[in-house]
Amino acid sequence: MSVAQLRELDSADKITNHVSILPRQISCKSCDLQKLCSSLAGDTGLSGTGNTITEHPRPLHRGEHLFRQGDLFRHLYVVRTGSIKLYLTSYDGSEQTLNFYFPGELLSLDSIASQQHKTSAIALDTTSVCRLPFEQVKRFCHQQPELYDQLFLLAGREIANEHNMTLTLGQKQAEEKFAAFLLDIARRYKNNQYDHRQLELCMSRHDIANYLCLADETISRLFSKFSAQGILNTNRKFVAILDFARLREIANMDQGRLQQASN
Amino acid sequence: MSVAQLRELDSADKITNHVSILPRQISCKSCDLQKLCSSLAGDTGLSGTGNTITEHPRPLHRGEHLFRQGDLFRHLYVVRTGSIKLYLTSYDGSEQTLNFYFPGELLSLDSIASQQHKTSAIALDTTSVCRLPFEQVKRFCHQQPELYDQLFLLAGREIANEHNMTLTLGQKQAEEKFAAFLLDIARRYKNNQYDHRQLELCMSRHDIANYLCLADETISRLFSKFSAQGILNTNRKFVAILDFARLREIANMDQGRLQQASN
DNA sequence: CGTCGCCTTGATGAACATCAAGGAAAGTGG
DNA sequence: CCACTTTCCTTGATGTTCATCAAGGCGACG
Repeated sequence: MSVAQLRELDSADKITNHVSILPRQISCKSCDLQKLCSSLAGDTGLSGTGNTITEHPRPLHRGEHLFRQGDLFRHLYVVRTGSIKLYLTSYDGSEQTLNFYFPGELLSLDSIASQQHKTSAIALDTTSVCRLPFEQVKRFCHQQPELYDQLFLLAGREIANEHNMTLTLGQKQAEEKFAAFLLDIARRYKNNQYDHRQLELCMSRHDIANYLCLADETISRLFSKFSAQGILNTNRKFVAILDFARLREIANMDQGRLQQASN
Repeated sequence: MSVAQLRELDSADKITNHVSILPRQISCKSCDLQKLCSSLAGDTGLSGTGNTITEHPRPLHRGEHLFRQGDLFRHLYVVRTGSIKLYLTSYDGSEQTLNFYFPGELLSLDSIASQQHKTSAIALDTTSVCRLPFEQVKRFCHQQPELYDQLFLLAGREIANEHNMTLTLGQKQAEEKFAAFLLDIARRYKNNQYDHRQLELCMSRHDIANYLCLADETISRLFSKFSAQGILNTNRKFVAILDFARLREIANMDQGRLQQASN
C-alpha cells in the first residue's frame, strides 16, 4: 500500500473523528419506495415528501430498536439516514444477523404474513426512518394497484437476495464470503452515491462475523490478511478498497463464467 | 425399534414398491393460491379448477426442469402432484439447493423482480403443476386488489422462511439441522394431510446434504445415528419418525423458551 | 447376472472455532 | 484533564466439527 493512500486514510480518519463521512440524508429519488411514496403524495414522481401517510418518528440512537421480534407489525420502514441491523433470535438464544439496511432501503416485508414482527431491528448509528402504516399503504394500493406492483417487485428482490446469501453462506469459504460482503457493501454505498472505494463500516466486527456465519477472530484475521496483501487499507471502521479486481476474483464473482446447466 | 415397527415399514415398502404412498393430487382448498385461484374462477372459494387463466401443462418426469436459471420469467407455478427442487448455480459452478416444493406450494416469486428466472427448478418425481401467466395474474389483481394482498402475504412468508433457514444454516450444527429438516418436512406433509409420521422422501441424500450445507456422508451418518437411537426407522426413501419429542429437542425447537431480548 | 448409481461406513485431514492474552479506543467518574 | 474501566479488536496456540478420501455394499435396471 502506498504512503499516499495511507495518508489519505489518516486524514479521513482525522476529519471524520466522531463525524460520519456519509451524507446526512439520501434523496427520495434513489429510495426503494420512491414510486410508491411519490404517488401517495400525489405528485409526479420526483419527491415523496409531504404525502399524508409517511411518518417521520424521532431518530433512533445507536443501540435503540426500531422493532423487536414479537412486536405487533404495523408499519413498513425505509431508512433515511444511518443504518439498521436486522437479526433473528432462536429459541436457544443464539442470534443470526440477517442483513444491514442503508438509506433508501426498505425493511419489514418479512412480517406482513403475520401479525407480529419475526425479526428485530436495531440502529447501528443515529438513524432516522420513514414509517408507513401498512394498513394505509394497503388501502392506497387497493385504489392504485400499480403501487402494489412496485411493492411486489421489492419483495421478489428480497427473496432473490436471500437466495444469493444462502448460496454464499453454504458454498463459499471464509475468504470468499468476506470479499463478497465488502463488494456488496461497496455496491450499496455506490447506489447511494457515496464514494464506494472509501467505506465507513457502521457495524462491528462481531456483526460482520455473525452475518457471514464466521467467528469474530476469523473476520479480524481476514481484515489483517487483506490489508497485508494490499487489497484493503483499514483503520478501524474506515476501509479503503484498493483492489476491486482482486476482491472480485476472491469472491468468484467474475460475471463472464456463469455456466448454464446444459440439457 | 420394535419388530412391529420394522414390519410395518417393510410392508409399506413392499406395498409401495414403485408406487408412491402420497396421494396423487392435493385438494385445491389447501393450496397456497386457493383464494387467488378460486377468485379467478369466479366461484365462491371451494375450487379453483376451471378458471380461465390457470394452465395445466403435461406432467414433468423426474429430472426434467420446470424452468432454468436464465429462462424468461413468465409464470407463477404451484405444485399439484409430485415435488420440485429449487436450486441456484453460482459462477464457479457450485450448486445450492434452496428449497423443496410440495403439492399446494407456490414457487418462482423470487423472479418477479427481473425478466429472468434467478433459479432453476427440477422435478424430483413425476410432477404436475398449475401454471399462471404472471401478466394475466397481475391484470386480475389490478381489478381485485385483495388478490394482491394474498400474493403479498405469500411473498412475506417466503422471506420469513428464508430468514429461519439462514438461522438454521448459520447457527446450528449438523444434528440440529438434520432434525429441523425432518420436522419441517413432516410438518409440510401434515399440512397436506399425509401421515406425517411416515415420510417418503422424494429427494436424494445428496439433495438433503446440499440443502443443509453438509457433506453427503454426514447426512448418511446422521440417518444411521438417528436410527440407532430409535428416533427414526429408515428404509431408503421411507422414513418413519418414531420420536418427535426427541427430534424437537435435538433441533432446539422447544416453543417455550423464546427469550425476547430485553432492553 | 453384471453394471451402474447411490448409499453407507471407516480413516484421515483441514478449515475454522475456541481458548487465551494482550492492546488500543472509547467511555466514566473524579 | 487524567486515571480507570470497559469494550472491541487483534494475534497466537490449540481443538473440534465436519469435509474429504477411500472402499465396499446394496438395490435398480437392463
